[in-house]
Amino acid sequence: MPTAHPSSPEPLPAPPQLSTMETAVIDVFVSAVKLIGLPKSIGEIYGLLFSSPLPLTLDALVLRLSISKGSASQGLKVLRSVGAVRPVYVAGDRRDHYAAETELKKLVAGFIREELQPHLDSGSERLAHLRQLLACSHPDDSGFLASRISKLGQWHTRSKSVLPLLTGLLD
Amino acid sequence: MPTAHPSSPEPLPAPPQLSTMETAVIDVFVSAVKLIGLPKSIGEIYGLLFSSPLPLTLDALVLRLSISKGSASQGLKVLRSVGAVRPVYVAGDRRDHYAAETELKKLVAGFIREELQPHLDSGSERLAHLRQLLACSHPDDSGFLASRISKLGQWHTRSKSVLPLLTGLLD
DNA sequence: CAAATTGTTCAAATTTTCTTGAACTCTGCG
DNA sequence: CGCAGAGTTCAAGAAAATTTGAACAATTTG
Repeated sequence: MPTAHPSSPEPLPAPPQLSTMETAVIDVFVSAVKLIGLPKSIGEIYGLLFSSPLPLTLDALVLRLSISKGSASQGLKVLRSVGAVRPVYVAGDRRDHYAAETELKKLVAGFIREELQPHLDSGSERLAHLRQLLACSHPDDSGFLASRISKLGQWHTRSKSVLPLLTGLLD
Repeated sequence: MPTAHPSSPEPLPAPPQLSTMETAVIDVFVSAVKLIGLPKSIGEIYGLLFSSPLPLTLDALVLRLSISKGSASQGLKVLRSVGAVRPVYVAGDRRDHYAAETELKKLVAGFIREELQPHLDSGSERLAHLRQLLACSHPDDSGFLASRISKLGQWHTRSKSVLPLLTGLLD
C-alpha cells in the first residue's frame, strides 16, 4: 500500500505480525495436526482462524502467516473437506471469508470420514486380495497364514465398527 | 551361501526373497503404519513378523527385508516400546528372537500410551501457558480469546477421558 | 469485452524425515 | 584377558513430503 488514504478500506488493519497469544495458539494446532499427519501449514491456518473473532480471507492468512498463496489455498481445501473451516458470507466482498469450526465432534467426524475411512475401504480390497492369494497357495503351509489372515479380517471388522462409534463419545 | 553343505545349520533356510503372500501382508502394514505416522520400515518389520510362524532375529529381518541393521534395530525398539512385538526365548541361541503381538487391544493401547498420551501431556503445559498469557493480556479483546481458550480446555479434558475409553471398545 | 481480482494448479525448490553404514558398547566364551 | 557375536547409536546421505511461485482459470466489474 504505497499510497496513503485518509480512511482505510479494511474494517480492521489487522496487525501484520502475530501476537504472542496467536503464536501460542497456533503452536498448539501445529503440534496437533502434525500428530495426525497433516502438514504444518494446515495447523497454522486453522490456528489463526481459531484465534480470530472475525472470519479471514485467504489474503489475510497469507499476509499474517507469511505463507504462500498456494499453501493457503491447498490448506483451506483440506480444512474445508474435513469441515474444520466454514465459509462465511460477507456483504460487499467478493473474497471468501473463513471461520474455524469449533465443535470437536464435527472435527473428529470429518477427519474420520475424509482421512481414516478411505484407508479402511482400501483395506477391504487388500483383504480380498489376500484371501484370494491364500486360496491359491501351497496347502501345506497355509494353515498358519490362514489364521493370520483371519486375524486381519477380525481387526478390519472391528475397526469398521469402532471408528464411527468414536464420534458418539464426543460432545 | 557359496559353500553347499549336506545339512543346513538353520532349522529352516528361510527363502531370501519374500513370497507374494508375505509381500501383500507387509504392504497392508506399511500402509497402516504410515497412516499413524510411523516410518515404513516399521510396517515392514511388523508385517514380516506377523507373517512368520516362527519368531525372527534381527539378522533375519535385515536379510529378508533388505533393510539395514540400524533400521531394524530402531524399528524393533519402537515396536517393543508399543508392545507390538514380543521377545521370545530360544534355547541355545544368544540372539533375540521376536514375535508379533496380534491382540488388537494391546496394539492400540500401546500406541495410545506411547505416542498419543505424551502429546496430551505436553498439551496440559501449553494450555497452562495460554491461560497465563490470557491473564496478562489486554482486557479489551480478551473476551473472545478467553472463550476460545476455554474451548481448548474442554477439548483437552474430553480427549483425556475418551482416549483411554477407546481401548475398552476393542476386543 | 477487457481489465482486474480471486483462487487453483503443479513442477521445481526446499525442508523434513527416514535410512544407511560405520564406529561403538556390551556380553559371553575360550 | 582378548576376540567374536549381537545390538545400539548417530552423523551423513537418500528419500519423501511440503512449500513456493508463477502460470493458469474463473469471475466480476467498469
